[in-house]
Amino acid sequence: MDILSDLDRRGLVQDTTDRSALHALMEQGPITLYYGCDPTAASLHHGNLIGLLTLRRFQDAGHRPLALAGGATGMVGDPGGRSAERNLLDRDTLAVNVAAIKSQIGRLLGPEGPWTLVDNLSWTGDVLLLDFLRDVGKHVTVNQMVARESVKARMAGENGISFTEFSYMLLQANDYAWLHEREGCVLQIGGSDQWGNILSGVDLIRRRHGAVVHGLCWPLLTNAAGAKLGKSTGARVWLDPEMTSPYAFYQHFLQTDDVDVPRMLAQFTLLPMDDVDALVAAHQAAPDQRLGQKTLAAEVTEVVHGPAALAAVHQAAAVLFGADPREASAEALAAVAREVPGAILAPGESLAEGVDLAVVLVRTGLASSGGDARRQIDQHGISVNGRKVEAGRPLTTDDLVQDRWVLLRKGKKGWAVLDAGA
RNA sequence: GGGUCCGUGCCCGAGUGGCCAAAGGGAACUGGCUGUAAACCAGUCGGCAUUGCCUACGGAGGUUCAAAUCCUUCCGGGCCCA
Repeated sequence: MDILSDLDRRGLVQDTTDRSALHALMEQGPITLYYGCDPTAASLHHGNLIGLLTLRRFQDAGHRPLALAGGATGMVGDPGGRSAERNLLDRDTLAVNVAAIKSQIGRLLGPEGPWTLVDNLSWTGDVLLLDFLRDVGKHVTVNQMVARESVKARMAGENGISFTEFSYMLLQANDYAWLHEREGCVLQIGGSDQWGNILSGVDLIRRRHGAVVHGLCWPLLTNAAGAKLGKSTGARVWLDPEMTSPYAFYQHFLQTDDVDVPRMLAQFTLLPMDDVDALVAAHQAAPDQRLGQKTLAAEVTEVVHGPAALAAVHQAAAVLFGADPREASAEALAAVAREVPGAILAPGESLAEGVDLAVVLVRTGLASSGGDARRQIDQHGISVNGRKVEAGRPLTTDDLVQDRWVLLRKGKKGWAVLDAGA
């Protein structure tokens, strides 16, 4: 099956430029395409995953992906999808972020070679304003810029839009044009929020060079509730294991709603679609088995963090959601301690004398304040080593498992470990 | 530059001198039910502490016994005029 049809089946094609022309172009041989991420944080998040995996899909089909880290556009900020002006990052921060992003992309796409990392700061940083106005601005009318949904929304809103953010689409159009000229890039892919920006580039290239290039976008990621990505924990799910532990990463996908399972399997894994269809059928026949969620979580975790991390995650989950955690081995507990948030005893604290549970809950991050901690305990939301605790109960040496750890649980899914060892 | 309106807790949004830590909704959290699901029901949802205290309604001052609410000024933003 050709890649466009495969993407179709995965629900990853919302819009394309001339579909048959694009198809014909790819029939003639490998093409060069690009996907861009703005380095607004020190790590990519799971929203970028679709783009990177789609690059990977093209790469596996023999095409040449360019992964663009927007060192320049990151300085400006895309107005799309946000209601307020973005805070600007300084160059040093962006450089650090770009480097971090590069290594993350490497893990998903393999060693550089089949793919290439490009940073638009390298061709945008020294461009003179006057040159830019002549070479890019001249080809675009403000009328069409203002007509963009993303711009209209901001102009209608209370906060308005700065000229800087307004200019973003020109920078992105210029990126595409540059990559077309220097790298022979003929396709840009992105989420549907990027569609307008992508078309700006397509237009610019046609006007400046008379060349026909293409764009493709997928529907923006939303969950069953229609909320934008990253809602299940309220926070973003980062690809950096230091920012989101592999355990938390796995759990995020494991907790996918049933209704989202087919789509998530299709879009967030590299499994062939025939396998996905079989999985979905099996899942729907017995949803309580959670086969879809388990496969999804395992596949994504393995692709992003590797098989070793996945094994550690399984080991930790076996303790946390398995039988009596007090029976767990020291090795298994150590694995848990590496995966979930932790805390150690503070100077002066002694389990022999009893330690205030609420204080420890705050230190692990399981509770946001002392009041919150006491509230959680009062509402019977806290367990120690798998057993619900009553208010006022301190932690003591009796709570130690394997002479070293105390497993703390908030609600069903919140975990932390107190390490009283060494 | 002139005029005018606005700035409230994670978000939206009431409140226009005391009864305001501040209505309501959403999000979030816990409990129940369950499949580490959805839906639904219940509770919680600034901080610290035993009645209570502290911090908070864009910032800084002021009026008052008392201000999110009134005044001055500054900052930020919308709209209209030039």
